[in-house]
Amino acid sequence: MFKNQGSIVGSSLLYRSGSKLKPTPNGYCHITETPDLPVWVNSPKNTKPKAQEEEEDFVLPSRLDSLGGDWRSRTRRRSSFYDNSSKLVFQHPKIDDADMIAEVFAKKRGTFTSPEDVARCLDDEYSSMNMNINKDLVDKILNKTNNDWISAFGFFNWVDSQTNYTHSSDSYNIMVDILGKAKRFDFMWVLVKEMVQVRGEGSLVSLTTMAKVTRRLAGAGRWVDAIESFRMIEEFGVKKDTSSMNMLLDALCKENGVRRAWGVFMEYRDEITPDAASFNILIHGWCNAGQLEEARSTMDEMQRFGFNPCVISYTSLIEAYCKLKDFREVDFILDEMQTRGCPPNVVTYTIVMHALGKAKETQEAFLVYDQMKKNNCVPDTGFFNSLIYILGRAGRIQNAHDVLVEMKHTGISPDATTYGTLISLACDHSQDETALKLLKEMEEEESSFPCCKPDLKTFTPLLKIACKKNAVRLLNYLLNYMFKKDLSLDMGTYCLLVDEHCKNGRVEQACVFFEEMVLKRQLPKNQTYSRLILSLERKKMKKTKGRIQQLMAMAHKTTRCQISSPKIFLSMNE
DNA sequence: TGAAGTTTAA
Repeated sequence: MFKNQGSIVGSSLLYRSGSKLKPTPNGYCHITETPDLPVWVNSPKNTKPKAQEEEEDFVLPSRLDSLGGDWRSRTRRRSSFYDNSSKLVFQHPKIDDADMIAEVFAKKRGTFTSPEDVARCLDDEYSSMNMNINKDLVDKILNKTNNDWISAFGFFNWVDSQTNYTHSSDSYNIMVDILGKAKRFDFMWVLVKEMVQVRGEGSLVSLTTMAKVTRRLAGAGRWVDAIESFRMIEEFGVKKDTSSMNMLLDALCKENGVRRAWGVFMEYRDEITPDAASFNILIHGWCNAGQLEEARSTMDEMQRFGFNPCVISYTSLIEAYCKLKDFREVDFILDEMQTRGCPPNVVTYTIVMHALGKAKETQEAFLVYDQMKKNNCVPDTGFFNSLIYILGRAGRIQNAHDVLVEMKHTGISPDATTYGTLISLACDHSQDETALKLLKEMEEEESSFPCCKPDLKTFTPLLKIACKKNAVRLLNYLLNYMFKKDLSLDMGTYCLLVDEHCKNGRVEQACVFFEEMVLKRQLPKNQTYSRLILSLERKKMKKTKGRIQQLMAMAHKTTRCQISSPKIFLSMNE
């Protein structure tokens, strides 16, 4: 089926050469572990009673070690990087240093218990690595490990301990965000404080830093702490003005805290002058929460303050009515916009067309396109992405592909979403080869359209189809490819892998991904956990079930929210 | 993710 999978990125070396991994069309894939080289071994089908006995002896390996194996084998072949006959995917020699670090991580993956552990390990390996540490390398490694805070923070601290190197504010910001995402607010604050005091120079903390801090706090439901960070923002060297207030309002609104945002706004409105953006943020917040009356009264308030509601304000309102499928009201507002002299723009049209398409009013949706053309509004990438999506939903696959061709013709660059939409469409129709061809095309387009770099979402439908069809080689290929592309698996992707494997009765693989997820300090979704436990019970795999329960308990312990308030943190250190 | 839109997982 996947005959040409090896040529997708021009390299069959993404497979572990000489690997014992084989596709298991319908048998169980059994996994055992040897000290250095974990291998996947097929267990024969139709030997269920015996297989169940073996299952009880099942040892959970750290699966990405097999990727590590791949890396090692590639590194051993480094001389062939410069060999014309080689089709290796590395085009930039710069990548090599990052490879070495990645190799160290791959070798040890899952055994790091703390950032100190990581630093110690890097110390041991450093003399043999002989590499040049620079900002690009640091940022690359941080992005590669952005879902694995222990590796990221260990590496970050280790680099900092090297002589003659000081982290840039960009690297600090990336690290702050990684810790915030992992809800390690204790370490996050340590880092922010360090940024304020770093080597006696001016504070490295910028509005960008505080935006990440605030957004992560609000995202963890710590709205009070997010607000408190703003109250104290000047202690970090950031001005308390309209733009920092807007940053806070936006963070609160986007993380289900509109009411709190409104409270902040009311509290500060005499001290900090709001601008049109402040009002639009709040209007959008109300609209998203479905509080349309509040949205309307905020628009009135905006007017009283001397700002006319603009395209953005109206578009937020339109989006809310689209969600309610109240297209009469949408039309009414569209007319109102024309009469008030702020005609809808491409974003407005995209929202309306998309909503109609989703509501299966396909013909109406295409009429929006006509109306837009009539009003001399020029379509952009986002608009076409939406058009591709609704064409796909209407079953007009060829038309959807035609749009991509049309985009390239008219000079509107496709991006990762364009391809992602088409890939997921192909996967929905079991057109695996088309999906893989599109992935290959993305790779080729990346030089001319940098926005075509595949992201995690690009891979989601592909991973899903690989799991569904039990195409183990394809799955491994995709995971290797993602690893190479610096995409680190996040909670959602791990849960997808666990869920799909459970659904298809391959509990062992599900366990492998589950364990790796926990080792990378990601808290599995409850739904995923329950499904896995249920599957294990059905297969009477008592011992493994016990291990999974232990892992879940561990996950809860290690991902607990830590000190999130700046006030508490600062006072603890005085 | 920094004022609005577009792909994905049940």
